[in-house]
Amino acid sequence: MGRKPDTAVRERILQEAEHVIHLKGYNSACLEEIAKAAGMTKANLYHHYGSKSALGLAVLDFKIAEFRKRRVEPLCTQAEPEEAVEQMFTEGADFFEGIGCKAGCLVGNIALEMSDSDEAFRERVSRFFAEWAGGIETCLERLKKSGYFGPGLDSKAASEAIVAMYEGAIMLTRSQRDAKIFKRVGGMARSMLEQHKLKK
Amino acid sequence: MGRKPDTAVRERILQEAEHVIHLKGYNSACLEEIAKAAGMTKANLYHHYGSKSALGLAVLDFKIAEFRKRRVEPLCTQAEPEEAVEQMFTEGADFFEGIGCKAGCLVGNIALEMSDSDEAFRERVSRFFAEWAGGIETCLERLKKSGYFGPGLDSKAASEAIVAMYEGAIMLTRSQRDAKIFKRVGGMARSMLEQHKLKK
DNA sequence: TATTATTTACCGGACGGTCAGTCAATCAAT
DNA sequence: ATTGATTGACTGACCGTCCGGTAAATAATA
Repeated sequence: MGRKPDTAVRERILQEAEHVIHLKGYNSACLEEIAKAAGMTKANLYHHYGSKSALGLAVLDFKIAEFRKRRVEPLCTQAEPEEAVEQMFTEGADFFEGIGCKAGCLVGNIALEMSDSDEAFRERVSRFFAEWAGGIETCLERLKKSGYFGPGLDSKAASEAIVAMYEGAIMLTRSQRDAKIFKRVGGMARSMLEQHKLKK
Repeated sequence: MGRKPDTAVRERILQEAEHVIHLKGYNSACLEEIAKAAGMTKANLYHHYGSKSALGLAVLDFKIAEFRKRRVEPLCTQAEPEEAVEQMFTEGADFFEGIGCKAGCLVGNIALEMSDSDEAFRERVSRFFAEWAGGIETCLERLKKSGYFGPGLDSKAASEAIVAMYEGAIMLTRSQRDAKIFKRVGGMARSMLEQHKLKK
């Protein structure tokens, strides 16, 4: 009995919310604008998501799930990780160049903006990075056991360093408006792994 | 005749502003709180700094000058850069651990918060990172010419990567509330340099 | 089939709080 | 006397949140 919830509308809201929050940050993103972008009023948006933070957390959950499928899971089947890592940076560089080195990484932005003030946001961001680094780590560990990498490679530290380089490079690229920085850091990430490659 | 401008008061304002902005971010930092922390009213704060952005930019300028003296210039006299780099991370890790892995890097926070929306802020942040990476780069370049490092080392890319690792590690450390991450990334930065060290 | 109940979608408007910025007035130093 | 220091009161804008009410879709009932 009753009317069926309209999931299509919620998806549209989520997409527009992601877009606005990505561009303006969470605190500066106002519900009025998100609602307008989704073709509705603020009051209606409130009907679908009970609060601003509920919407923000939903966006984060969506991003985590999406990132897991598109970036983390494919890592487990990758043969040459240095190639994969540099490709990750190359793709990132092209993307940032395409949008004028702006906006950056939505999760990274929220990490610095919300981690200290809101525990629920921090927990999501933490999971995001943990999954990302964890995916790289299991990939490196697997290739260590298969003899591709030497035993000197600290998989955990290396995976964290790669994620840190990625996010840090975004920061530099954005503030200096130069995507070449991103590429150079990507090259260093690659050579950091090549260092531990065993000769045949 | 006339009264002398009180520079001591301006310094106190600057320090308190830095503290509040560091903890809350620029946008969420309110002038009322900064004024109260400096022991005065908001209206008086306006007498000394004509606007919020003027105060924010003054804080950034102060941080840049301070950082140049305490971090960048000493690099030029450092003998063993891998030690210096790892020490940089170790000191950072201890600092973040001491304050509960919160707040992070003021300039990095502002970089993500303001780079897209305010050109004056972006320009300051850009200079800060450029000076930091530049200081590391000239140090590496000098040691390359002296035969300490091999010719395979890309000084520019390496210095940018170190800064990126530092800022990215802060992001991970904050969101996961674990200073050990910071130390591990620091170790990777060190080994990244050691890779290019020439044997005696 | 027609009616009714129930649930969701959507809207205009208002409330309450926050905050940057202003101004006239007073106090203090030179 | 002139200039800077400091204040309280005030304004205007913005924004999250909430409320009253309407329209539409769906399922049960008669």
